[in-house]
Amino acid sequence: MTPPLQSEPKLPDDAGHREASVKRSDTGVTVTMRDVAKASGFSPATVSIVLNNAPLARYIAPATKKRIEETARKLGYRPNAMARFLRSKRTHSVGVMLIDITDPYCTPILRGIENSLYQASYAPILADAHNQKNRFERSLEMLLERHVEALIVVANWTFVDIHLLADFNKRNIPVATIGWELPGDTTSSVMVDNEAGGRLAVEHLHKLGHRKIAFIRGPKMLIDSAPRWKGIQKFANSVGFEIDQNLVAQLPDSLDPNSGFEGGFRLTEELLQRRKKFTALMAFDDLTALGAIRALTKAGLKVPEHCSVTGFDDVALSAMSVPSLTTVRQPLETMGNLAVNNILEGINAAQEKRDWAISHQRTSPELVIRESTRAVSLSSADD
Amino acid sequence: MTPPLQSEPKLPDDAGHREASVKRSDTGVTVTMRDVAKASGFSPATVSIVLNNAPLARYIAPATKKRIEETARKLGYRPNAMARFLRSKRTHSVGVMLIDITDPYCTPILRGIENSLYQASYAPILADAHNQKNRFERSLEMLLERHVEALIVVANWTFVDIHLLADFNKRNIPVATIGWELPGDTTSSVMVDNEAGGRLAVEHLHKLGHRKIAFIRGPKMLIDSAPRWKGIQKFANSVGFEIDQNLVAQLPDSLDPNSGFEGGFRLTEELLQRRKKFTALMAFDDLTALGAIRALTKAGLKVPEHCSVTGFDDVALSAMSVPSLTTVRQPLETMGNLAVNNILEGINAAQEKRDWAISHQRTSPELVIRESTRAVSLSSADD
DNA sequence: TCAGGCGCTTAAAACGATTCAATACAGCAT
DNA sequence: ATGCTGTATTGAATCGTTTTAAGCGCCTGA
Repeated sequence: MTPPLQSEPKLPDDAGHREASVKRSDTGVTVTMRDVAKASGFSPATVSIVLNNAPLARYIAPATKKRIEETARKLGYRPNAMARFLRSKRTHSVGVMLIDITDPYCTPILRGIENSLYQASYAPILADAHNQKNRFERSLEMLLERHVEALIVVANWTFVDIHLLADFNKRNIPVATIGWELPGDTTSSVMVDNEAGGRLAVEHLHKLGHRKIAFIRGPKMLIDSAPRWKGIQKFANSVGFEIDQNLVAQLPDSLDPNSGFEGGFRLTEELLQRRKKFTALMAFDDLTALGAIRALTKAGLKVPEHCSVTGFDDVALSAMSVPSLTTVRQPLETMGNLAVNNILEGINAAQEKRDWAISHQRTSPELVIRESTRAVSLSSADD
Repeated sequence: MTPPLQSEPKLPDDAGHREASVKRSDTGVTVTMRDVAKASGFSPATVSIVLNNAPLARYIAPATKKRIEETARKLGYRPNAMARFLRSKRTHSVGVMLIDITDPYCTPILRGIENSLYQASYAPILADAHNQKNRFERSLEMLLERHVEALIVVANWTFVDIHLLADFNKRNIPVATIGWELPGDTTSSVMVDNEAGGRLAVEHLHKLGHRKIAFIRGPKMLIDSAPRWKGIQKFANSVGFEIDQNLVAQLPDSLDPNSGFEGGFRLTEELLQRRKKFTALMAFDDLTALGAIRALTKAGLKVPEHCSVTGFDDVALSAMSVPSLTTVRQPLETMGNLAVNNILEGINAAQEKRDWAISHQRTSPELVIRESTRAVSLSSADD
């Protein structure tokens, strides 16, 4: 089948490099390991051992190694990943499942994931569930068929029931979730410490002298909502600050990750209509905060002069809005890295038949103070 | 090797479904096609033919089909993609190369790509070059080894020299670029019609009565910059509007996709210092526009009351900023779809040994009018 | 002289599918 | 009987690697 190659080709010395690049893959088709073997005069086995630097490579004569490597380079040999994977059972790929890529929160996480995977020479196979359960399932199916060595799920609500991931567990494929977690001990997770974050934001406002603070809580279905609120309450209790229930609103459940903007806008208008004065507003997340700012502006209130506003997440736009947004930063990229480290650990453990413990990591949020908050003004503090 | 399975298992009737899910993959390991063959009492060949609905399936007895399909389901059989690919030479995967995922412009494109690929049952293998040439190369290498059937490159500047993609051409792997194009006819591309877009924006401002318009041109290295400017000039000529060179600034080249914000801010401050009055500012893209708005606001000028501002791209944040941004929308998601259609076409053509022509598509931009522009006010128009 | 060891290399068997050519059989015309 | 056609199924080769166990010289110490 393969066209006959010179059995003992003269290896060109350094001066020949130029034409080497010309002669590359002269057949026009794929050059296989067999070709390299034939061309170099050794067997496929030897070629494999040399090119992979397998344990046995210790015994291979340096001259042989050199010969093979040069031949491979000259022919432009590239290993066929499929064949390799079929034999070695290792695909060196990881499934990355985004519940909704439209969520601006995903992008930095994705970068973190990609970067760490790249360092470790794993390829990410991307899937976007569009918030649809059947897409989620079909994509998981696809990832299983491709024998990904691990799975990372980026989500922020309780979308998946456990049984969908059961197949992964059954096959001992490590799974890690970001921004969301599964009960039980089958799946590692990485989340920001929402409670600490909630506290951070309200503490900041409190320190600035705000006592009439409005809150827009997150939708019930988002796993982040409850702990953030809890952080707020705990802080309030600890300093004897009383939350006025008339100043509390809650975002409705929604599938659209960008609905927070609209929701923040609407709820803020509603809060304003209640005619209960507030000097600060703590929004569930950045988009909500931007919606709130828009409503306040529309009502003729200036941010931060008349009302301070805080967000949560620190998505890209927060720094660019006018005014720029004081917010609680989630270390999103880092969270991506952590998740990858986690599943890499899992893969290695499985490889070495070690046991390995599921972990639930909490990353520390960080308060980023920008222009949307300032000390309460005397005029608004009274009354 | 494989544990003996019942050679002729009683296929459960419908009532037995519950336990079927319990018995699934009882061995705990992967169930192969051989297993299905043994369990159903047919040969692997038949199983393959049935499960893939291969041409030969016409001849298979309906009873046999049913039998095999049920057995497969019951055992939880999932084809091993690697094995399949090795034999059939088709990986059903496509490389998606982002020059920098951090660019907000990427996200909608990525969604478009993922979505179209999903519909066509292709899996995207993601790579992010981080704007680094060596990463770009290494990632291409990886994609080649994985035998992707096509490649999509999302970039907006002239990053890659052609020879990096030569290997793909050599192997007849279709390549399409988005937001950027290669000279010659080796690579398809999808771009927005920048010239039309530039015209759209300036025409809008002109119609609103603006005659003192400042421009922030894009960085030289971005392929978009020149045609947008050309569109502006052409429009200006056509209506006899003269561009004041004192009101023209240009963003410096930069690798950071988010540098437009900073750049827009700085250049606007600079423009303001020139003490040449302008009633509108047309920014190269949305981020630049947001930077400009920030600078204007800082200088005590209100947008749009004192100065209208337009952007370009319509990234997610444009609708949420205060004021929301009038901009020229690129149909980003559609562009992703188009690129996929294109390479799919290429794949099919190659499959059927047809010839197939490279295409360079231009999508139509769309003017999105929001709050950041308004008719020139009388007070500012004179003087 | 021989067993054993060392240093280097390879034959051959997987891996799990696809696919071609071959077979087996029934029915039917010659 | 023979050949033919069409239906239903399968054996065996193949894809390009990895990996195990073995092979082959040659040397060395007994």
